[in-house]
Amino acid sequence: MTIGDAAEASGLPVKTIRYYEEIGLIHPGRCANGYREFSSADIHKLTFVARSRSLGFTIEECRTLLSLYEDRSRASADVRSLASGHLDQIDLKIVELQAMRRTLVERCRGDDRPDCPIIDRLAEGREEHTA
Amino acid sequence: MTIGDAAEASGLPVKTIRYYEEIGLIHPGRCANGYREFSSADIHKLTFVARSRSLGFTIEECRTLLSLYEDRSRASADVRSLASGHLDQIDLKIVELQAMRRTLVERCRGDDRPDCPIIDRLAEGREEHTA
DNA sequence: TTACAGGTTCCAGTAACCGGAGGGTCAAGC
DNA sequence: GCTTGACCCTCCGGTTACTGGAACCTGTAA
Repeated sequence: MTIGDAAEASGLPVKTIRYYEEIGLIHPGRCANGYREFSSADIHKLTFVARSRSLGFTIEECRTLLSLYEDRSRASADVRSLASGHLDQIDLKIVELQAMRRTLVERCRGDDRPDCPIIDRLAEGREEHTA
Repeated sequence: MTIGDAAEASGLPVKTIRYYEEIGLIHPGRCANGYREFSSADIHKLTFVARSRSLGFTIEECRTLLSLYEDRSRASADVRSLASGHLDQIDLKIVELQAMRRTLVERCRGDDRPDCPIIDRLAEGREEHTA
């Protein structure tokens, strides 16, 4: 896969992917012509990072998240406690998003109109957005 | 309230609050001595922005989210569709966090050890992190 | 072989802060 | 009344995580 394909697959801009290689987040191979060559593992990593970044994790956090993602042996207890900490962070973010959602919805509910699309949408699945 | 109090109340660094004033996100008053004066409404806005930023919304998104938060009249349909779009974005983020959570947990489950703390924690509330 | 999409590096700019210099303010203690 | 120390102010430069552009190479298609 070329970098363009990787960009489409991961949802990240080409520029960003090159930047991620530069800072050592990913290590795509190279073809004879100098083009970067992305494996499906690289794509998975990029997708994972894209998601993490859009959810407010820093690059350094992404780096450790990736190490968890990659590390299949998990020899040390450190790694596991790290993962646990990250899960706490993820759970907190979920709670905060739900709180934001409520805040916005309550603001919407503030007036008397019966035709608020947000309230309508809420009626479909009230706070039960658990996938 | 001074900026220090506002920082403590909102969880944002003092520097960041000054920056938010500079770019016009908030408009605290000024005391005779030149110190910024924060109302409880300002604190609420700051807390809201702090949360939004930590969840990956850009400053510009925060600006529109704040406008929703502030706008009690909501005269136009535009504002409501904007809110609806943001709710979609929030819901998507929740789904993505849940997917990340699963990814990490599955990686953890990859080996044969029975004593993984992440699995233990999951046992408490499997995927039911809906607040 | 010319056109053009897409790849490469390198360099400069932007967004969203963050730290520090240099200086004013205010309540507490001597 | 003066000092000390915590807190406030502005201004300026640096950092993180990209983003756009210039200048150039590569591969297919007409």
